[in-house]
Amino acid sequence: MSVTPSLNPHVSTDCVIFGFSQETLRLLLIRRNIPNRLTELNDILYALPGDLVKDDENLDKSANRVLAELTGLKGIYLTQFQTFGDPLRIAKTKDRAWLESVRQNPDARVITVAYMALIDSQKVNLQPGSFSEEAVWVPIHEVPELAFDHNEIYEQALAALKERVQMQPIGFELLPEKFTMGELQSLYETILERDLDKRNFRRKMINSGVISPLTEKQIGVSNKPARYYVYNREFAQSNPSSIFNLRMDGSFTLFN
Amino acid sequence: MSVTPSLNPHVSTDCVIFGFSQETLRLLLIRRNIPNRLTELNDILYALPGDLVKDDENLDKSANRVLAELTGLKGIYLTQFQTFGDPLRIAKTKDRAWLESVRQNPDARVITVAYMALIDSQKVNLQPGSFSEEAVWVPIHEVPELAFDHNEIYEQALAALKERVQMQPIGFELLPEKFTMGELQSLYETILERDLDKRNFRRKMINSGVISPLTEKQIGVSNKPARYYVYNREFAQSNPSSIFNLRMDGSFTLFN
DNA sequence: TTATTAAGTGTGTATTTGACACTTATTGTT
DNA sequence: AACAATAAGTGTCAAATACACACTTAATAA
Repeated sequence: MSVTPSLNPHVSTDCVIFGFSQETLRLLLIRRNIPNRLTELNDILYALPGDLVKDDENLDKSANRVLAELTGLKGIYLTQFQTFGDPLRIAKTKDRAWLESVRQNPDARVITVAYMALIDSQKVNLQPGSFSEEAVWVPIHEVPELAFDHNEIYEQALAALKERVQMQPIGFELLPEKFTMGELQSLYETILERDLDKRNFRRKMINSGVISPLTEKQIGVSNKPARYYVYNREFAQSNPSSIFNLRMDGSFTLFN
Repeated sequence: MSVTPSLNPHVSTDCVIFGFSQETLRLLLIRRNIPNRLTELNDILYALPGDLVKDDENLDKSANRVLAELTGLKGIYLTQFQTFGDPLRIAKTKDRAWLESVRQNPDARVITVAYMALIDSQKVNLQPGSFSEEAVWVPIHEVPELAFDHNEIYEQALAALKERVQMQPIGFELLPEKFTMGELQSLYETILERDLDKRNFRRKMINSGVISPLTEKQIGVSNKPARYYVYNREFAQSNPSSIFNLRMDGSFTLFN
């Protein structure tokens, strides 16, 4: 009778990195070429970027490192949203080849702390990929089958994004410094998967105080040029309650 | 030059268990007597209930086990809210004695997945404590210094509770099957740390549809007896959006 | 009988929401 | 130079919701 020795699990962080471009919400994925001994072709496998947590790292730092190694960016909106630790989450046979290539002990359980990152995809300079590995932006409605339980993680992240964007002014993290009201509305419509009324949207956003108009306008567009706005990060962070169910006094609506 | 060998971290689940009795929100803590070799007295140390995750357990199951071992209860509202993994989170010298008594390797890093439980404290039959260990209810404003980073975990849990109670009908999990409107309001006032208007509160709760009146009323109280209500768990779960920023059609208020 | 306690009840005003359509400023096309 | 095409920008009204507010009722205790 053999008893499996109790081996502590590995702990990793995985990042669900959202970007927004061309009216589409996108996910930053790792594409790996996995040599297949039988076919002599490469299998292509997609996964969320992630890595084992290092001995001297806390979890946030680990996730930030993963993000920075991939995008070169620091100080990005990055928030932990859920931890996944099913004993069988890495047990799919499809994932064996990958694990064998990156782990000393590919059988060990891996518990992963999942983070959600929101980045202005214009800022990203994807770090040059290696022979076997490369980062790619994938529209969220074209997310392929991912390694391990990463499809589930991504779906939870998207759900969390949808929820949080209604409560907190985080959508701005996906836009460039200067953005138009149209871009902002388009972003919200994309995340929430519904149309919003232009005039009501403007009114709420402006009344909320979290954005400020610039005098600068678009140039070179073949229609009336839109005014640019900026996000008041400091203001928004000192008014943490919902910006959207806003009362005149800036308070959150609940009871009373 | 010695290199610390990279030892995988331990992974545990810790439960922040809330109860509500005598108009007070309470926390279920473990009190341990730690023999102190110098003084020959016991040091008393408080901590959140928790345990290492077992090899064949997923995280939810582990947290449920911790909860069941302590309270004898199953099917309790229990939700993961954050994972804590600072490398130094168990490094306080005060915590050494405890760790040495429960871990084969007290130096190993421990990453903990924190859960929040809401229970009807009337249902709980605290499991008999051992010589060295016992569970106690502590009012949240009298929470003592806790082991490790458990004070921080508790504070995050309380903040999460405050947030979620505004978004989802979870407060009911802290009350008995049958409760009066006064008890419900008192619960909300306690969690939110503010007074609520009696008439507006009643109206919102009743209009939300998540509770139903019984014909039964209090007996033996020296004032007008209050009607009992029950929570419609099924209804609430099939109407997951905020019950509190409720529009006429039952929808959540956002844009439009 | 009276005092005490908490339950229970309705209305008016202020604010917010949500629906709705035309004008404006720019570039591209003819 | 006129016109087409495009997206920006703008105001009002009715309906729903929020919020403030005080007295009556039903029970027990004294």
